[in-house]
Amino acid sequence: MIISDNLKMYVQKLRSSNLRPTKQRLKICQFLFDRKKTFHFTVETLNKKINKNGAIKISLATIYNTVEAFTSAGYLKEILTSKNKSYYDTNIKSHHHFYDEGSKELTDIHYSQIKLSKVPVPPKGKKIKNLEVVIRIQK
Amino acid sequence: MIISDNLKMYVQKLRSSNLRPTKQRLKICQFLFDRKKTFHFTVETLNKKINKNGAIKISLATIYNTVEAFTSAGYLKEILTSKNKSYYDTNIKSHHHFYDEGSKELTDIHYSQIKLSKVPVPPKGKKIKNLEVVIRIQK
DNA sequence: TTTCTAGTTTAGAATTATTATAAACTATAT
DNA sequence: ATATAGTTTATAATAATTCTAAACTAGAAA
Repeated sequence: MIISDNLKMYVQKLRSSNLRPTKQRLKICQFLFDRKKTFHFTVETLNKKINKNGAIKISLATIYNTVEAFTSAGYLKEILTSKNKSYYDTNIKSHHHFYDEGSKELTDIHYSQIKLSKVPVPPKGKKIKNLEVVIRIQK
Repeated sequence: MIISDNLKMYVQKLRSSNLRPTKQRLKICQFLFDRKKTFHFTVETLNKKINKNGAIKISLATIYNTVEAFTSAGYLKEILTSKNKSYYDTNIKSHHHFYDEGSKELTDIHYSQIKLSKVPVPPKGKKIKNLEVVIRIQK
């Protein structure tokens, strides 16, 4: 799954966001971004996978801090759901989701797969930041 | 705010969903549906308002149970958010939302205000149940 | 009308997700 | 090398929700 050693790139990326390139953050970067495909996760699943067989153990608090920092920095995107748990996406490009009500799984929909021909004017003084479509599916 | 005594209607509505018309459920029905305009709420706010000055006190557990039952029965709709708290909407018609990142408030967008000219085919064996658009806005 | 029973409500305990705390540690500027 | 601000950590605290089991009640049946 891991593509190559992009460590130097992550060091720069973190520095550019005023985040010190600690070994914990770098390990999480590698886990999240050294991949061909983007994916969805929760803090719970990230924590389990990161700490499964790693040399260094990263505390849960750090996982929370890092996910929050990466989201603020724009490396991750929080997903809209109707659950009481945060879901994150390593795909930060504008895109949409299928939400399967049976399996409760989210699948990406490429932004080119959906086209809008009419969009409302935002309230006065506000700008549209982005637009997401969630399509609920079931059997 | 309360339009009229729709009690009989609610009794029928509840019976048709195999929910006994208890005084707690009827009181919650009146609070939620005896209105001209639909609105958004959380269990926390519903609990506060329901128990502010009522004759009967409804326990928090019952508020949870009832909101869950009403959602399953299709009287309420859960809103998509990126928070760790459930938001509900008394507007169950297909519609969309503005999500203000500053104030963290949701506003309804009428269905007719958004038109899609391209929608993806759902995965094999699945049907589209509904489609929601969330437009994130900011200053 | 009374009785019975399954469905409902309730207070409080338990669980789950997240955030706060404060002490120990570390990256990096000087 | 040293100082220090930023970071990590274990643990406690908080918040939202679900569970539990006893008490209560709507409505069917006698």
